[in-house]
Amino acid sequence: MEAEGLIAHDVLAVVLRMAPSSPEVLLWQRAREPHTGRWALPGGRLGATEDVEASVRRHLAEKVDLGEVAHVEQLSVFSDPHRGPAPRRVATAFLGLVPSDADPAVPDDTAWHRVDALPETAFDHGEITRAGLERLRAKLSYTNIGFALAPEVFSISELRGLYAAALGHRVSATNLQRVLTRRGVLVPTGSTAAPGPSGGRPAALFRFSERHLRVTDPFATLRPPERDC
Amino acid sequence: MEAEGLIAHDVLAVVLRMAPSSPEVLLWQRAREPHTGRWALPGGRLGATEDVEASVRRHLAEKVDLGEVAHVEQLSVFSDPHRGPAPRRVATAFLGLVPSDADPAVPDDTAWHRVDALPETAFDHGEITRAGLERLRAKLSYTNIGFALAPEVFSISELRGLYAAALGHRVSATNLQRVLTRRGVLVPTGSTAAPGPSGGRPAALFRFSERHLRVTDPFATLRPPERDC
DNA sequence: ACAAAAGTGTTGGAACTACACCCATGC
DNA sequence: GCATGGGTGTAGTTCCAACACTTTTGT
Repeated sequence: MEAEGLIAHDVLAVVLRMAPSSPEVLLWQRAREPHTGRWALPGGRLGATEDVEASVRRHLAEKVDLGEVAHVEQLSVFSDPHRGPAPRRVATAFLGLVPSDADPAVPDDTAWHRVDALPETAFDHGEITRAGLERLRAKLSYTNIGFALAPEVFSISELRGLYAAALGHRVSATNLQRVLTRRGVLVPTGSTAAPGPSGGRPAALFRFSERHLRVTDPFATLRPPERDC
Repeated sequence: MEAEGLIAHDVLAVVLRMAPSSPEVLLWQRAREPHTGRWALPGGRLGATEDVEASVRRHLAEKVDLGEVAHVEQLSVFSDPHRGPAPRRVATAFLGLVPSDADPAVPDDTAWHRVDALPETAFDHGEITRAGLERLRAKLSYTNIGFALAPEVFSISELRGLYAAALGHRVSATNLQRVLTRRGVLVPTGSTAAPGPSGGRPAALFRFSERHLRVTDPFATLRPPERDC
């Protein structure tokens, strides 16, 4: 019999990377019961001496080089009593983002899977993955979170592809460039990329002005008066 | 000795209400160790047959009439191993909002406290309260979350006061009205309020068009093309 | 020259801020 | 009338989407 009211607490990471046509999520294949053979999110038990963010970073480090993870944020708690077989488990899920040019080494049991064609997932990990993608989509609209999807330096076409993969619809390169530069999110590097084999004008290269999350679309009426920053 | 890796899981509610000059939070005064006499957020143990949202509503119902709580959303997990005395506890915090005209009956040990002058709080509950206010401020900018702060029917001046209390700075009534009506968030009721004792034109009364959270300020470049909704 | 890829100019419209002005009431 | 609180008109600005057009490359 378990101690009353004490619950196993897990942390989970939805690690997303934008492939040309779809977001991909990092999953590993379970070798043991329950749900043997199904694909699960990286994660594990919350340790006695760490908070949830430290814990998720520790568990993630077993699957992927943390240096490749450009952004981590808390997503949500999943606590349905029937989210998995007994004994009960509560999980704090995180969203992690890996730039599209990173291809970190992963263990044999671990692989990237297209989010639009997930394999059979363990527990509620499919639902958690979709929640992570939803969060990313929302934040692309009003923050500079794209920095965590893009290489250090990139062309507007590349960036357009990343936004399109995340959002699931076409994005105008022209307007993406103008909006993001107007807001100071993007800055030109001055250099250009070599054209492809079929020619074309060389693309100007940009970088994100900041590599930390920032809200870029505040509701101006509600900004403090007087002093601009 | 405790079962290894099993942790007590609490839920907590930051319940905010806008008073004329400051946000207020609902706190109760602890009668037992630890932290006897300090003020704590409503909440308690996660039960065996409920998820965290059901749990926080159950605990909250002991302090306040749930019918008065217009909006509840998950805030964040607080899990620092040293956030309180042993044994360790992890808490999922929620943000709850009560309209300014509601004055629900509360138990003797429970009272509203100005957030800008919190009493000595138990554990990390002061920090959690401030996180809740931060979330509210951010969401006022790009959602219709004001519905949960305002009475069913209100004048623009009243609404301006609620926004100003939440944000901590002056808000223009003129522009607040125009932006919110343009976005379809506010609709006029057609009736007016009686003027105060010193006269003045009677204020037109409005209501929120929806009483559920909705994002009102999407980044248009990133909207799906073709079909408008 | 031509195709391909990238970037710029431009136009019409919508959204926003600030400020002046007008309206309806109590005294 | 006058003070008070509330609402509207409007000008100037910025922001934005769409689309045509130009630039720079490879073949």
